[in-house]
Amino acid sequence: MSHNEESWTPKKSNTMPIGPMPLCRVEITAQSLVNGRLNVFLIRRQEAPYKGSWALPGGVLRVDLDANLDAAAKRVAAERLGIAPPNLRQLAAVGARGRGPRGEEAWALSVVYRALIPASTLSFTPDKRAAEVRWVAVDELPTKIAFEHSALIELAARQTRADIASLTFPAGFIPERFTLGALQRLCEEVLGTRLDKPSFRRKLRDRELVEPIAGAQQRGDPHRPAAIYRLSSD
Amino acid sequence: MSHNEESWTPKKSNTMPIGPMPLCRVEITAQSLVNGRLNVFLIRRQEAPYKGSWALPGGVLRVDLDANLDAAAKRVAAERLGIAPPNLRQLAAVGARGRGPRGEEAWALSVVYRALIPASTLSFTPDKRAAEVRWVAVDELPTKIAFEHSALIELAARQTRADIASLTFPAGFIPERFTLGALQRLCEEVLGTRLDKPSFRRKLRDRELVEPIAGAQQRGDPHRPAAIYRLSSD
DNA sequence: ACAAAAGTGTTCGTCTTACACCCATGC
DNA sequence: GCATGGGTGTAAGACGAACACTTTTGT
Repeated sequence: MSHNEESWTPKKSNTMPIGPMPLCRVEITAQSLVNGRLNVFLIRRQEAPYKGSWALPGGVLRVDLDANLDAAAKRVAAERLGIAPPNLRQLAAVGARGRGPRGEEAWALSVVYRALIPASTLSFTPDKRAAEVRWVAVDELPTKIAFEHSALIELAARQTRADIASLTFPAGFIPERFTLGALQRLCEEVLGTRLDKPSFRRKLRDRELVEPIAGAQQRGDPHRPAAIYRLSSD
Repeated sequence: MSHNEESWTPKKSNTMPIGPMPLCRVEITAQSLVNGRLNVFLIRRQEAPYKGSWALPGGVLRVDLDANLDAAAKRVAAERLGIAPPNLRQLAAVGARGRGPRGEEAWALSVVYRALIPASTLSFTPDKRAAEVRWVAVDELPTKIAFEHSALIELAARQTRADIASLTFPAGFIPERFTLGALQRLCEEVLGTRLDKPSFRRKLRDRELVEPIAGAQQRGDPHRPAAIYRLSSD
């Protein structure tokens, strides 16, 4: 995860040489619902700069492995999160001098992606690496955050909340089968606010976002059985 | 503008080596109003791949000159457009294998920026390099466009139109002093649609986006004099 | 007088919000 | 019976679109 040289001198040739290129990285803003709140997955940095601060997980771009940027993000997400996120969305690119792995003058360029992890997939929460890896509520970030990752996390949270508020459900984030009540609770937890039930249901109906699964019902609770829905295909 | 080697072998050292890094570039989507329509500034490629196709102007990132990504965009914009755009906004990052300057396997990563050039600054339109450089209406793009630049141009146009439709005026794009009629015409030209005068003015008033310059009037036209406004400071 | 654009008021329909109400179940 | 959440309807308000109208200049 570190390297040995920040630049290299191009060989002589008959064409114009180009200068050294920055270290290219991909950072993943993985979000999920933990304890009813929108959380983000952070790791504790073991190296300068910002040693000991919390940071987004990420990895170095591999020109031999990655066919394109999205593929690189997919690979890094799989490596660092243990699962292949069903949705990956590019958020921004940041880059500057003085961001080398050990904090020297070296240039680094990071392309930041967002991943929304379904709550049911949360298997790798704090275990043996509990001190190095943590889910953190996006509305209560720790004070020590590396680089400008704090702003990036807030950007990602705004994005996700805008998606949910507009009922644009990122692929794979919603369970296959669900009741409208469960869907509404999920949205409320992401947004951190209460929603009006009739309005919520009317929007879903008018825009034909969900469709009932014929005959399916959720029974067993001390109240009226709920119809089971799925996301519309069209 | 070309280089001599797509990768280099890291020197031996006591730390983990990293692989070769992609060629990092910045591309500029410069937009302006030309003949009452939203246009984008394109150059004709002189090299493979896509030789002869139209492409966004851009340049290679220089770790020695550029302190960060935004600075790099500023430098490249100044070099390729001849002026320093008052507003620069990052749009997206794209990158893949097979995008080297001569179309080999080489990786290239481009960070795309948008610049909105005030119409009055348009000095460098087709002159001696007429065949290599062109303003093109975003709604009538040529068929031969390099890479995915076509999608990027459309993304930039959507962004700009969303900004204008929501009356978020990018810095420097609007003249210092203007009449409400002129501002509305400018918006209509960017959007490519007609706007309702009373609604347009009400929004500006309610949101306190503009303020009249005391006493200033636009006289000399064969109609009622128009009050002169400026953008609100707060 | 006339054309042309500045400038203002009002109506209409749509979309969102808030709230009231009934329904069906397990305990 | 009663608490609980499922499910639906309706009225009030916010917002923008469409249009009618008056005002003031140069020619």
